[in-house]
Amino acid sequence: MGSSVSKDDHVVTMRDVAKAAGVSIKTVSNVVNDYEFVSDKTRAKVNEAIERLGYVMNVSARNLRRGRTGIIGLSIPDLQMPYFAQLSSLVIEEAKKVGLRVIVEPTLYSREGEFDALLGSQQTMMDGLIYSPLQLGVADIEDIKLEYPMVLVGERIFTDRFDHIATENVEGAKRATQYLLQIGCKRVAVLGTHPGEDIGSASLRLQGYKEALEEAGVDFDPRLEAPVGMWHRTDGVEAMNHLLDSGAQPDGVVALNDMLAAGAMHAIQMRGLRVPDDISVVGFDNSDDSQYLSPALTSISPGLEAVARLSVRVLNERIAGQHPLGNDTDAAVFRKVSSTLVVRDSTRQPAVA
Amino acid sequence: MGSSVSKDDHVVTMRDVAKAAGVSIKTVSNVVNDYEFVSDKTRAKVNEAIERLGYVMNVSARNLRRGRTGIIGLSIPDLQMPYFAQLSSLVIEEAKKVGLRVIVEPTLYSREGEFDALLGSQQTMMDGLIYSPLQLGVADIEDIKLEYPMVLVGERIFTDRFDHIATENVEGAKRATQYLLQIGCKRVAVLGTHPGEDIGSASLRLQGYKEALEEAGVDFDPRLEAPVGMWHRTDGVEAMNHLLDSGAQPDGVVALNDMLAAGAMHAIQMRGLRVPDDISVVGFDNSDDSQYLSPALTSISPGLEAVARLSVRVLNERIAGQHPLGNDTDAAVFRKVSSTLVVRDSTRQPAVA
DNA sequence: TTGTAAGCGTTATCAG
DNA sequence: CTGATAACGCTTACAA
Repeated sequence: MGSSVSKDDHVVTMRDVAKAAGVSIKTVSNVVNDYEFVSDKTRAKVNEAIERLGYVMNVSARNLRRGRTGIIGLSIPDLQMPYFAQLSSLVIEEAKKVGLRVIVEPTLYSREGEFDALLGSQQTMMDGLIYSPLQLGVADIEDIKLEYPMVLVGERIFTDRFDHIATENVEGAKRATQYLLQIGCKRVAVLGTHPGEDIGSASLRLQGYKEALEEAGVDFDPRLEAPVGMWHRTDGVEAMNHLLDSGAQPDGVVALNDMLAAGAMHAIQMRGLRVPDDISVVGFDNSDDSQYLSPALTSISPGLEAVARLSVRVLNERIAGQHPLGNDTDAAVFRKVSSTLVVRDSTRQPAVA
Repeated sequence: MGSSVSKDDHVVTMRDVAKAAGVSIKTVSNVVNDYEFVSDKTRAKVNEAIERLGYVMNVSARNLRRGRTGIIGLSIPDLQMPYFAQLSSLVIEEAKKVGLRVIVEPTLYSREGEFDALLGSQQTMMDGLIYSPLQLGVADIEDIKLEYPMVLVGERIFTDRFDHIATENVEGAKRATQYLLQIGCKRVAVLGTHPGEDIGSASLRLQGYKEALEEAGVDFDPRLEAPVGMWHRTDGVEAMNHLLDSGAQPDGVVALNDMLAAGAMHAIQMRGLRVPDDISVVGFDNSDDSQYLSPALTSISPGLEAVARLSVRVLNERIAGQHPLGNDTDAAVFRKVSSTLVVRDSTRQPAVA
């Protein structure tokens, strides 16, 4: 036989175990579910029977009875983007800790996919959903009716109808810019903007850059803004070359994500300039491989661990019918996870004071 | 209310719909399941009632009754590795096409995790498993008893007890090496070996390299073998620098994965040498970002699309109790997916003949 | 501490 | 083409 499905005549059920152990079904159930008040003797008897008969719980039956499945959904745009792969990995890990399994649903940049994840045929297959939309806006979900609790992740939608765990896009970029200013950069460029786009990470991060400049009393120089098409490495190369050719003379670069930063460093180095000696570079996302670049990339970490931990916790509490995060009200939770600057070798050391 | 769970007094069931539509429960079931022989009039009536009452199927009840859950597991070492993120993404996509959902289980490089994925408490929660182990060997699973069909993916374990979709590690590296030879490289280095490791991708790929050399009548020069610790970008930088310093004078490099290749290109370029003019570089895995490197990386594509498609198909056929891949026997399937060389800009153009 | 019995919401069987 | 009715395997009052 190719596969090894056990094709026994009869599937072993609790009833069989009960009979074999000479106890009632209820007792078997108690043992299986670690109910406290079972005598050791009985427990041993039952466990022996379970072992002997090769009994395994039928999860579907339990789910039907309990009205829960122990599964949550995680809807993200693209599992192949390092940012979302990491988020997924962390969410799965957190969920496991509280006995939940995760079905990951990549929506692949389509509105339809995002709606589907929300209202798809599996509404009763999941106890809840962690939702990170890219296409949908507030209007789309404002008066949607869901069968289960949902936690929003990201900064795409703001509403008080749902619990929401947000990241610090503005503050993160601001922090990066401030750091470059602080270590003595005079002409800090921002690389990777999406002109004309009013919502999304790019505009939020640009805003943070501008805020830092303003608070430092530095005028915004449009020549130091390098727009790109996508956020890939080549776009970073291209934009950085443009910046270098334009005579804008940057001595620091805030790249709006790590791939752009990698490309920027490449372009800089290809000209015989050095990172960080001639130009310091900061990335964003602190993706796994930022530490493996040459030089290792200083980057803003959005704190995905906390995002994963909080969103799973809130969702789990909603599923259990509790108020989230120990609140005393039922109101939707909004929480912003702090970003941190991870300093590596792509930025000069701070000037000694 | 923070979340929007519909807490109606009574969950709408098929019975309610049947009553509302003035038909029997079975008829509702027939409509919901797209049973062919239902009169249009009846179907319309039922659908109207479903809409009006806001009925949604209880998946757990269906699962219990049908004895299937419509969920398969995918066990991989690490969701954050591009290779596995891509595999997962593709498997999810393929599974969706045949009405299956996927629970991804990253085993995080531990034997325990890999056993867990196999025998975990959810044995009846999944209809089948796609399994890509890293730690376990044949001995570990040789006489394991599973509740469901399992399809192996990778080249870690070879057994005829389970269906197996393999990739071309040997052939892929051979193809890469042959290509470099063909375009005129005289001293082709292999970068990223793991000396002393007898099983796993590194040794298989090294083997392919050696086979190509041998068939071309080129002696293997140990000075052209660059071992590394890990398969990260920095390891590629380091190993390439070592190669360059050693006087081995490579004019072509087969990197054992794309990250190593990226690092190698970086090291080469930092010395003022050019890719591909001075040294041609081929990577392995054809990861998403190989096309975004500078220059865009020529790479071996392991054909993950086909791996995903085949493994889902075989698993699905097993679940349905059919012979896999249209075979006339029940024997375990073994299929090797062809790798292909994706030529980009990191290799010289073939010399004109 | 353990047993009894009534569902959970669907699907399948088999008549009508 | 449609309708009654019996499972599917488990949990959970309630009783003992």
